[in-house]
Amino acid sequence: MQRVNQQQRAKQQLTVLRALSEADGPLSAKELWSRLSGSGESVGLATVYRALQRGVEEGTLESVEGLGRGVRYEPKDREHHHHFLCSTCDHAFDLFGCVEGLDSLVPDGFQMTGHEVVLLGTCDACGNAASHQHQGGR
Amino acid sequence: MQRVNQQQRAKQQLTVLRALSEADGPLSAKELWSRLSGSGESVGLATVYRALQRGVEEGTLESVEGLGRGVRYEPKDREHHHHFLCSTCDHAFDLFGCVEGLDSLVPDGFQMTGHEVVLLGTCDACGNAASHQHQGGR
DNA sequence: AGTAATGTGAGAATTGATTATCATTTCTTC
DNA sequence: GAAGAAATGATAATCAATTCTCACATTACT
Repeated sequence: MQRVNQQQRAKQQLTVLRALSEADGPLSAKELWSRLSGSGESVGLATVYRALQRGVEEGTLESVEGLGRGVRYEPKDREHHHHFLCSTCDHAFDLFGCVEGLDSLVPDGFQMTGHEVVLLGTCDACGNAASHQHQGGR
Repeated sequence: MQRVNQQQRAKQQLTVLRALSEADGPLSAKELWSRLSGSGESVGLATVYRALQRGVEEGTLESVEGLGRGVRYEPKDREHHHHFLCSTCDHAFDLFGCVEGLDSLVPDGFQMTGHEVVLLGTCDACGNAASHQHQGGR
């Protein structure tokens, strides 16, 4: 009998968390579920939710609102960053770097504890797909 | 029963739109409804939705996503601006001005068509309320 | 192995936001 | 003032997201 108890406790949950940590941006429960299903992994949607919920409780994950509808999740250990939301495929991409001039926006008496910047537009893949479609560009 | 037909016509929708244009930030249907109800105006929630939907169709209103959950609306004629979302009262305030350095965030091949900046924190009123509560300020 | 504890998937149930329905009321036009 | 069109408000229906339930599988521990 070979031992497989590396940490086989929540096997499926680890699968979920790994997929999330490998993603190039925050994912919603359903996005995560679709990706896993699409890649042959059989994981129930409820399990995805359980993994996410638990990740947040344990402090390894963070929920991100403000990207379209619904809540997305990302590993909490990422450095400060922002997101690009593709209006075509609705995927959110991590962006590196930040902006300047935030402080001057804060009204008197308000306390700013954080900020979010979301760029909207078309991602590389969707942009290419669109141009092919319109002008048959090779 | 006595007649109370002061101005009960399509005025309800105008009442909704006026309340929205006088607000200091984008409001959700329910926020708008609460405000009106609280100020003695009797307006059904369905009517609020109808007024908002129509405003968007006619181009006078704009829906704003990305501020917490749910959709908020604001007059479309406002100049470019951003929002401050109070984590205590959950109200969104308009901010004037913008930030710099957005272009450098865009990855190669991506097309940016817009951006949103949301500051998070505590608004003036909630900040004061909290300090009073904690140390009986002033 | 034996047993308790935990994890899992499928689908039902719940929730909150939004839309549709419908009886009534109000507006507009004669 | 009457008739049809439009608006209104209460509430039912819908829809998507999320949570709950439960029978069964897997793991941990002895």
